[in-house]
Amino acid sequence: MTPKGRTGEASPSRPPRVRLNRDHIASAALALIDADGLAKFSMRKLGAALGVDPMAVYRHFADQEALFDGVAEAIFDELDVASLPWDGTWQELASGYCHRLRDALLRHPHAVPIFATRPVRSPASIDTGVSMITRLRDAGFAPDAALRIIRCLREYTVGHALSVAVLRLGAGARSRRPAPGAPDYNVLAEAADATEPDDHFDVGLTAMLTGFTPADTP
Amino acid sequence: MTPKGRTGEASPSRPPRVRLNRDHIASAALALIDADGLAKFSMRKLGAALGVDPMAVYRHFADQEALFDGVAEAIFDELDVASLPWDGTWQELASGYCHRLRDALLRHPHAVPIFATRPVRSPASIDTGVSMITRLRDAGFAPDAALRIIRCLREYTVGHALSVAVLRLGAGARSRRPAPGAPDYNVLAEAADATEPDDHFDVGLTAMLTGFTPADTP
DNA sequence: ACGATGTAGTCTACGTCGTAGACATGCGGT
DNA sequence: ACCGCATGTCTACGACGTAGACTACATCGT
Repeated sequence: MTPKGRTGEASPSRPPRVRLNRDHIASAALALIDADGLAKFSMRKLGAALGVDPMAVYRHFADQEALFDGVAEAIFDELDVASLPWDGTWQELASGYCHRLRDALLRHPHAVPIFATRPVRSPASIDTGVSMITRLRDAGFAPDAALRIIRCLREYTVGHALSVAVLRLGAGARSRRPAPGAPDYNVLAEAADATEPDDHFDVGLTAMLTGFTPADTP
Repeated sequence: MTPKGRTGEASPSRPPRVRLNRDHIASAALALIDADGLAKFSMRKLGAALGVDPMAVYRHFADQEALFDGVAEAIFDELDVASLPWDGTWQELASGYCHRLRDALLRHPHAVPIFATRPVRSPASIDTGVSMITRLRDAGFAPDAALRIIRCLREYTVGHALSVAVLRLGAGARSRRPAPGAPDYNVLAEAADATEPDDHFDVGLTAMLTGFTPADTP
């Protein structure tokens, strides 16, 4: 056996090998999670996908949790906040933001639990928060009222996306909905048959948005 | 070394040893998660806490995921749905339900991700759904509109509880909020200092509840 | 009374995981 | 030419979920 201190072991004189960096690693992790599911993700597989030793990732992220923080930020960066209707009414802006967030999350259903279980504190996320509060203040809301509204909307949107993602991924696994005519075919089952599991998002969103107006305007 | 086929190995003729059952195991798992956090939970520690071989649990739950389903049901069973104001207005009922759910979840902050990442299909949960839809139908909502409303409320409540639980558990870990006067002490930081991270729940809930009324009444 | 049968708990073992710590390598600044 | 540091590699360790074979016991039809 030759002394194996070489660069790689697949081919001699491995070509340039792009340097790793946080963004690159995070999006590779996200791609892997999208493809195989969160449960099958591992640092070792991530290393393999990057063509790199698994431990290399630890030069850029302290541990798996920190990597997942990066994955959440990568999802947030898909929002393209800049193109939101910043000049419309505050309701249009808020609605657009929530829809963007929901769409980004549902593009990565396996990763929604990652996003939902940590606060995202990237510059992009903070800047967005600042801009939204500023916009709401111009609409007449005090900053703390604005922050509360933003939190409500985010929590609803994330909760919705999480619920839908879980249902879509686990569909058939444990669902086993009763058939019409069965003894347990009750109003709930009947209503569920008449309703897509994700078509109520706008119902809740517009309810919240119209509900805010009277209660919190000065 | 003696042939080790004995019952246990701690004491000879071990006393009766209460039989395991699903509810008992699930609440032991929940207690362990409450005490040590979700990340430190393991089937081996659960076995130790029960005074039993780790593999014994597998006689009652197919795998860890199924056990977590049981943990989620155990949390739901804390709601005491029966004592909700079933005779009040539908808004009072819905508000009471959401508050009960939030309180139960925040009593087990480490377990909220478990609850939030699976549909709960226990009889208690289904019965509650049926009763709520029935009550909303009596209030004039069609069954599918009622189901949509219930889903919105649940998603908001679970999203809120998840967000609050995550913040409370990770407080100090990565928060590092800017101090007044610092260059990044912006409107967001200022508003955050003036707002508890969980005092907006009723704002969103009443906004949603008042917002539903006009849009979905026939 | 007694073997058959099923159920609950035990034990061992396997493959995988996250990651600590020591090491190798190559680039940038002087 | 040299050094120092950042980056990637390698090995190894303890913990994990759980498959599969086993044991002990309760129940029951005869």
